[in-house]
Amino acid sequence: MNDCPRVSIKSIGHYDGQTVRLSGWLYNLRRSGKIAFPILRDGTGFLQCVAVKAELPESTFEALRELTQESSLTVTGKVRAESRAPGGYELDVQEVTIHQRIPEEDPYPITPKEHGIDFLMDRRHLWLRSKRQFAIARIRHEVIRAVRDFFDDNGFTLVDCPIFTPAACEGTSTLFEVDYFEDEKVYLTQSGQLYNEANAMALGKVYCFGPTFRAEKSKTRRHLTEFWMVEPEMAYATLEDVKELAEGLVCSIVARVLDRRREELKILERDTSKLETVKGPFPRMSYDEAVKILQGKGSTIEWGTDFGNTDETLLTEGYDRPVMVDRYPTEIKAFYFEPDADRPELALGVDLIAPEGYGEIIGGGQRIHDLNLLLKRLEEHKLPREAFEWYVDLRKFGAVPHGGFGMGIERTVSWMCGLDHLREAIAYPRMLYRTRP
RNA sequence: UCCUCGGUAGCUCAAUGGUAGAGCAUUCGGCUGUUAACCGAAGGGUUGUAGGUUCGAAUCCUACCCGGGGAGCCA
Repeated sequence: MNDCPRVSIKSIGHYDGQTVRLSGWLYNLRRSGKIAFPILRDGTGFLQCVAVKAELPESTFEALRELTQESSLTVTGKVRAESRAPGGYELDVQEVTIHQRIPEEDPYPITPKEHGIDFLMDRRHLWLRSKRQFAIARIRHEVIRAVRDFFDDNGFTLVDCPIFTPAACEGTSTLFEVDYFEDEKVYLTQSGQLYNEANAMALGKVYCFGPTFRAEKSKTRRHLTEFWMVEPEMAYATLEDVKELAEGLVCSIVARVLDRRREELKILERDTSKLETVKGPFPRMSYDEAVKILQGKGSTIEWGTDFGNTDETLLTEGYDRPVMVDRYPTEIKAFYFEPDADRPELALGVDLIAPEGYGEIIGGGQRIHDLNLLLKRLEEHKLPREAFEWYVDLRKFGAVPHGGFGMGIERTVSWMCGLDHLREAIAYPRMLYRTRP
């Protein structure tokens, strides 16, 4: 029987009627005196097995019947189509090899019952085995694949940017200082954008994808201290090109997740009708218009300030897809934004705000390409010219209009999955008061 | 950093200032189609820590520790 095929739960449907081997962990066990229903998980799915006492050696049946949650085992048995099973198939057990049996004295702590968030977060390394976390991990993987495919298929070259950086992209207040390098203060990156601009001048269309660190004392369900961001940057591009790219990317991600991760969305009980409508063109509005709309809806926002979280939710209200807001006051944006030619007090930046209260998932725009303007901005923002010398070079040697954006992976995954907290969108979230495991 | 809520059995939670309890988990017994399986029984507690008020504190007061949510900031 050892020569029967070793299969994964995901592909079990191809082996109907055949005897196969399945290796995994005991997810749950229901049993009576003469029949037992062990549910196995193997990282590709969940499958209920059926062990009938009368059809098995006494020792095999008893070993299985007395098995504990999350013990590791290999089961040999016959695949059978079963209309009562959630996945359509079951496995009739013939042989069992137990690799490790978890003793009753020190059982697996995460039972199929309810647990509090503190308890689960302390056991994040085990919590990942749960069905819900399994589904989220697979959707995150699909989102990332969709992102890479989108850029790869549209002529972008991946050029990853450094994580140790000598200067801030947007001010030093939220940077993590690294005390190691001699002669120089070095920080953990909060964006690869500045390097991306250099890369775009070399390769035209580029993107980087990696971790980002923000030393913000944020303590909300929308913030992580360490998160992943994908950042495209294009040479010879305007604000309109950036908006079109952002829209195309988001549509492509949503379509891909709907196409390939139906099972996982179902596990999460995600209302997919709210994703089906996410198609271009997205509603577009200027910051001016957005402020008027918000004031009309009772927000206390005033022109010249940034949106709060409730403002973002209000803005997308009544829309079944993300909303793009552009042309923000220069005052509240980073130093590198190109000003609007007609109204220099506005920056050619754009934010993409996801519906259902998920807020800003993309922020970007057109960058300054004029040398003198950039020098002026560096001065206004009191940024050290020396650290930005190489960045200034880009405006000295063949400067062109260019732009791009950053998209937060965890916020996007949260939106796709319908999560109510960012911490579930990454395997090991790093937050203000949580750095373990 | 500020505001706010919370900490009781392994877990999730109850308990008017007056004998600390339930469900689940665990152990034992029963059950051949269970879907968070079910039924019966048993064991399981320094009520986050330190102090105070009181005849008496899980409960009221003070300080501290730990965590949840939110604000600002941002993806």
